[in-house]
Amino acid sequence: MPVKNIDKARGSTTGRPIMILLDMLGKRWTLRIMWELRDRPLTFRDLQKQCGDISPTTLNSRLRELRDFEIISHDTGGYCYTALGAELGAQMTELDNWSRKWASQLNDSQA
Amino acid sequence: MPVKNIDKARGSTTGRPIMILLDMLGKRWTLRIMWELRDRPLTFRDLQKQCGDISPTTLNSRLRELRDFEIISHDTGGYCYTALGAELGAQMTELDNWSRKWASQLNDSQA
DNA sequence: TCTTGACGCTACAAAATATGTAGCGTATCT
DNA sequence: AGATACGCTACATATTTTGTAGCGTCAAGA
Repeated sequence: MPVKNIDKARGSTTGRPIMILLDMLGKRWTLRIMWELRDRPLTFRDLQKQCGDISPTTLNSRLRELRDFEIISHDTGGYCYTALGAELGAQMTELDNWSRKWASQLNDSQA
Repeated sequence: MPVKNIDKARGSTTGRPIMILLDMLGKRWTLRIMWELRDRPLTFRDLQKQCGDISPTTLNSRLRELRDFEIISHDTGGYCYTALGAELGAQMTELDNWSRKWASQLNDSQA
């Protein structure tokens, strides 16, 4: 029996892990949720507030997917990274660093 | 004059670079396009083939956004990373590494 | 015990986004 | 001239996301 739905994620016919990951992260709000969880657990309602405009329907669907894939877990403190999820979460920090550099360069090129 | 549309990206009212980045990467196909360009330039039609199911409408819209933000450029060889874009592209490799570890752990947990 | 508040979520119609097919105009080879 | 590849656009259909309302559970306080 194959790993949950890992073989039939949207747009991913190959079953290659990177494709499944890109597919999941490429859904609206997934990256944002990962970002918001970067340094503390958050409840469902906390996440709704932090993300501003996310609908509960979509939030629930993203959280379910992240849980199914064991990237986050849910306990009494709220939603938080699993051990492996934390390593992916660390990439969020890299993206943040890159984005600052990017923003300053874009400003330069249009000064 | 502010940087192009950097202040009014979808879901991003703050103008914080990370929000704009997450917003852009969170649109379907953006990450996939970055991935496909990781080690060589590709033409519009190459990208269509590599991505399998992407519609030309969507592809064009993503390429335009990536170009506007100076992450990719387009010359006679096709679409490819800018210098800064290449640094973001390098993150794709990190995601790939993570995804392999992830896949093997998911398999273990369901063996 | 009653009420108040937070919790995680579901329902569902409306709006926004992406798809799939067809094909246009340009350029470059033969 | 004809064939081919290029980057794209049009547009109707399909899929995804939103926004609002509200349900059922639980725990603390009056």
